[in-house]
Amino acid sequence: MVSMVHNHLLFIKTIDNMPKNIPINSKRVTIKDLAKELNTTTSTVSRALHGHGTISEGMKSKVMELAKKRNFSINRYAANLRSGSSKTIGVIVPRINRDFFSNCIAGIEEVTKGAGYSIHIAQSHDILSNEKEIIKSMIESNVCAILISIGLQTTEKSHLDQLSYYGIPFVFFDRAISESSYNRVLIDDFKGGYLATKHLLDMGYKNIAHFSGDQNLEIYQNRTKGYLAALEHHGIPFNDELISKQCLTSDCGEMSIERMMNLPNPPDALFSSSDYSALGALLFLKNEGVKVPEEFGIVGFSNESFTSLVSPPMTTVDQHSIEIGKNAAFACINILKNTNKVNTTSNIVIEPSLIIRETSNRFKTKHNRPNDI
Amino acid sequence: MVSMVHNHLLFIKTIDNMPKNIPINSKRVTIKDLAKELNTTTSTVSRALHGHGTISEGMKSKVMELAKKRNFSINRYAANLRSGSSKTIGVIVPRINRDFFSNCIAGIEEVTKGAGYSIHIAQSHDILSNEKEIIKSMIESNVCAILISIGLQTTEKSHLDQLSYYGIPFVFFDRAISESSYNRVLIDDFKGGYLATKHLLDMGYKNIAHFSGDQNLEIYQNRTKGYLAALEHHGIPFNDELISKQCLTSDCGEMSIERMMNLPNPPDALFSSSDYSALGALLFLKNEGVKVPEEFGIVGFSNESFTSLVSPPMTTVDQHSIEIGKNAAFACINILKNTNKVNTTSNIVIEPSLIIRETSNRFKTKHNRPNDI
DNA sequence: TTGAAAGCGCTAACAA
DNA sequence: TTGTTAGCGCTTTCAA
Repeated sequence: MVSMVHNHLLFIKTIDNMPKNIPINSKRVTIKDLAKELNTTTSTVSRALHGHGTISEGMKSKVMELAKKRNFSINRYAANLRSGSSKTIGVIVPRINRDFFSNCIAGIEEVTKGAGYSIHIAQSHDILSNEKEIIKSMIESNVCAILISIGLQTTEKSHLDQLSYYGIPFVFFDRAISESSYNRVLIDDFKGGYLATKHLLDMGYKNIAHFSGDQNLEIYQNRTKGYLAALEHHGIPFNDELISKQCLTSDCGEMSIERMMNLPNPPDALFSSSDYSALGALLFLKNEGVKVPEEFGIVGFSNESFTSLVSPPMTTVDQHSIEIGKNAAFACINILKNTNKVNTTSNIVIEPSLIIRETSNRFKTKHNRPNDI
Repeated sequence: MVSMVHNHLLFIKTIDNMPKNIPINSKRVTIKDLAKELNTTTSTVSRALHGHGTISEGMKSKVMELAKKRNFSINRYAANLRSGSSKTIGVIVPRINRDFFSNCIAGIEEVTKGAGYSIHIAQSHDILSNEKEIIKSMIESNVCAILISIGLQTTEKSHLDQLSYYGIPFVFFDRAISESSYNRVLIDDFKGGYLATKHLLDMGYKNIAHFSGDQNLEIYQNRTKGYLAALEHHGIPFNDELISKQCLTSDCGEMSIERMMNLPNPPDALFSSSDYSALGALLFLKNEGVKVPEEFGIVGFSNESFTSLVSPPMTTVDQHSIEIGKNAAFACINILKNTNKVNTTSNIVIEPSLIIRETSNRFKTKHNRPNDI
């Protein structure tokens, strides 16, 4: 009988009872076992398994063969304890189900794999206490380095200082602490915000609203700065009523745009620092019968895959997420290679691209093609 | 100078050079250090840190205080090597960026955390060799158990047999090997397929096409069986030309529906085992001017978040992903608790729910509300 | 090229 | 309640 979650959604249909998963080997084969069987020593077996040091071809193949035959599996804990290195890099993101972050991870995986490191993925769910726990656990597990995109709540950095204390290098990607003395791989968020806003102005929209995220995160600050700069370059004064600075979700997007549309002088366009809140606005406007892009232009940020699927397809800023991940991993591996040598800090900035789709293209100009799934 | 990825998408804007991340402590504090400083032994310190065994309150607080002061961090490798247990559960999914899987993981996280286990997340990208490598690495890292949703290519199970060999229990969730002798947490895919198809028939659609996935995966087989059963119950013969069995992507969905619409007797509805291929069909039909749901009904499968965002919002089958994750984790922890006791196999089946949105609702009946982001 | 020996940091049985 | 002792499985220095 298994324990079950009681829930109206659930229905336990069948519960079989039969013996299963009985350990066939209660004790794992160790290099000591292999050594004994081959009348040699553990050091020789260890050398043979790694091809390290000096080892005769004959002994090597004998060991390899027996290891296979006995289904030997190395004990990483023992190896890492002894060698002092885990060959593991920790990766921390707010959430794994955002296309942006999962693409970063894909890039990281590719590079770290090539360099012989494995990764440990963890998500903070944007909760600071989770982030702290994850870092604590990663220190305990002796990760060689950490790649991190911080959570929305991360205003203090004591847990990151811990990493420095333990000599564990870390590289921020995308969401970073605002200090260039850290290793960071960012996109040029200012430029992203500028391009997006300028594009709306070029399309003839006049009164451009803006959603952004918590301004203690540099990325949102910079997207907002880009927005303001574009307005300024066009000689348009900004209107505080048209800015919503804690608006990253679909729900918030709906509410914010509803409020703004009821202003005496409502906006005719929106640049949002988040695809999700841009989507909320789009859904609200469609529901109200406001025509997008004819009467209202929208540009989001991140190129989440749904942006190409909604109707009309949404203009957005692509962050080259895979490249961000690759660069962060490269920077990290470089640091690991150069430990004890000259320490350098890398601040890599990647250029964003505006992907023009239909929500902003009121003249139906042909632009670059939307991305498909 | 840091290494960089050369790519036309990239632009390395700034590269600072300044010393950073110099290890402050080249040597970590161990329990031995703490013991020496307190004039006691490592065993006492160990006991104090865990609250295990017998320890005086005075000694305990003295140890805790010093540990904090010296910024002590336990070495998990040493602890696990000695104790023989990692208190870690491996989680393997095809891809982390599917809402379905990330929700499963959220459910798993919740339950395992409560039980004192941490998880290691890995994605196979639906590639068998990756899956094998991940399992190998997890065996080496001595995970206590594995929760796995197998990849599309996983037709043989030698790597899973390895787990049994090493006595590592594993639980399948959603995508499983078709043998009830394994621990599995599934949804009733047959019922999901049946409900979806019956709903389309109830809505008056007559000629229902079907997309599914590789039939060596039981889940797709069963969704297809549900589809066929619903047709049969309505006395409708199935038409092989209206079934596409390797159709899980948006691209494939577009191509398949295009082919079918050119048949002498084209379909007027679609039940797809994948939201993605359903989406491809929807995009194609909209583009062709076919009215959904008036002229063509569509039901997808999985309740991916984009299904509520597309226009019109898509009817789909929800799999209660969080519940699946929770149940899989519960089953797993139960097995771990009962090691050496009676071994039971759990086959838990969760009921799917049809979420009726607009792509199938040609009479504009009020149904349950679509999910929001 | 191989072996001997030490020990990574911790836990846990046993003794005091 | 605390200390003694052994050793988890591996790597690595040094010696042969």
